[in-house]
Amino acid sequence: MNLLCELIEMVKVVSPDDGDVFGSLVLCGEDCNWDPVVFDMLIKAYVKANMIEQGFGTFRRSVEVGFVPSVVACNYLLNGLVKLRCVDRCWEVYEEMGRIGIHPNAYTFNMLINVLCKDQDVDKVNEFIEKMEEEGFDPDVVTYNTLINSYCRKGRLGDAFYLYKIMYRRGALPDLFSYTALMNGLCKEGKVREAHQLFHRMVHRGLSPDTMSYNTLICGYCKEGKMKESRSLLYEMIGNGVRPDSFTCRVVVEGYGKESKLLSALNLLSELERFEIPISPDIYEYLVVKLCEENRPFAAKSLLERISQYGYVPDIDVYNELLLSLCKCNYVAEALALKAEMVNKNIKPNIVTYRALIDCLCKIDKSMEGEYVMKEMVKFGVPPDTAICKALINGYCKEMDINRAESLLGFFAREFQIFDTESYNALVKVLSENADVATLMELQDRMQKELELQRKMPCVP
DNA sequence: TATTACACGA
Repeated sequence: MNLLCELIEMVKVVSPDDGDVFGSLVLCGEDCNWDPVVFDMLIKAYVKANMIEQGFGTFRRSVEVGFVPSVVACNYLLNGLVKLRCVDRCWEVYEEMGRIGIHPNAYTFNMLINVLCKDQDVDKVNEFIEKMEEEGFDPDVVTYNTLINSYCRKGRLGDAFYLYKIMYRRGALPDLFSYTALMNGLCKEGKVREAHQLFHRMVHRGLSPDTMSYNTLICGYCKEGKMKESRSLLYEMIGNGVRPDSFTCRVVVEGYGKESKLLSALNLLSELERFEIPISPDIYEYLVVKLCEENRPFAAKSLLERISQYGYVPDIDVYNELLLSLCKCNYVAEALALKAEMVNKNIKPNIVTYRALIDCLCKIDKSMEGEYVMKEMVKFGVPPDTAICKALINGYCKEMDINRAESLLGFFAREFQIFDTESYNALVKVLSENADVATLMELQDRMQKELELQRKMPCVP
């Protein structure tokens, strides 16, 4: 088996596109009489190497030369096809099995039932199962679990629990999968309490909950905003030696996030770190962004600095969130410093960065500084957009710097083909309130000429 | 030697 895997690896290296191991084996076989079982192994090896297409091809060609693959090889293949969602191919394999007399076993049926459950209605599945039972197949715990899961996903809890009861009678005792599926179904219906009761019953019956069953319940509590319960379950699981995974951490942190209890989330993460549970950078990033959204840019910044020590490198979007938050809270100096830091760290500020900065500067009557930033972005090859034009013109108008507003309007038109009616109207409005008609007419005249000049110019894409 | 499970809102 390992030898064959290596053989495939070799063929992949030598000729990745048309490494025809099967053909070579058949050719060699004429001289050295292979045990046909190598074809069986080849199918498995291909599936293991994630070369499902080749595995399927080998299956078909083996059958063509008269070899009958084992049911285990077929199951390997089916499993590979299911994972790639090649439903039609699954049924091709199944039909071929029937045609050449390979008897499907419980694994085969369970995988096929799973396929049916995923893309058919459950009643069709039951027809299939009845037919299988006539062929001597006895539904086992996996079959029941698959069905229970399918019912729960469709909100048919009554049917799911009916099967759960049947399981005892049929001697297929419910396992962790069964309970987790049922708890998940209950949680989806907003019945976390009942799910928790079921959890207790499960423990009482001697099953030890694993990460998945804890996660299901914790997730259910989080969805209902019951963070106290989530938290105590999290501690319970750690106490029982079940390690929280990235899903657990994320669900709880996001649960706190939804309740705007970011401090609790931060505290929890520190606790988890103390238990040496690895926290993925995504979770920290979520918190950083969330703190920004809740107008706590300094908390966000210090968190960012803390996790940077672990080697986390924020991307432009995270930086922008922080910068936007600083701007929104009117901490312009800090925002400008952050932009400088970005440049230092070789993270190029983009249009979003500049738009926020300019907008903020203009709003606090520092349009001149805004214009300075605008010039900088142009220098760095980031062209300004209409929003930036609006911000600057409105800013200058508010500061009654009509001349700069007008010349800037011309600049945007000339250099960047930005003709913003709103900005123009703002200028006209402030002028009409503060100047005589003649001045106004002169402005309109000049702008008109500017426009005509633009139209005559060749279009620059 | 194999089969079934937890959430994001695309």
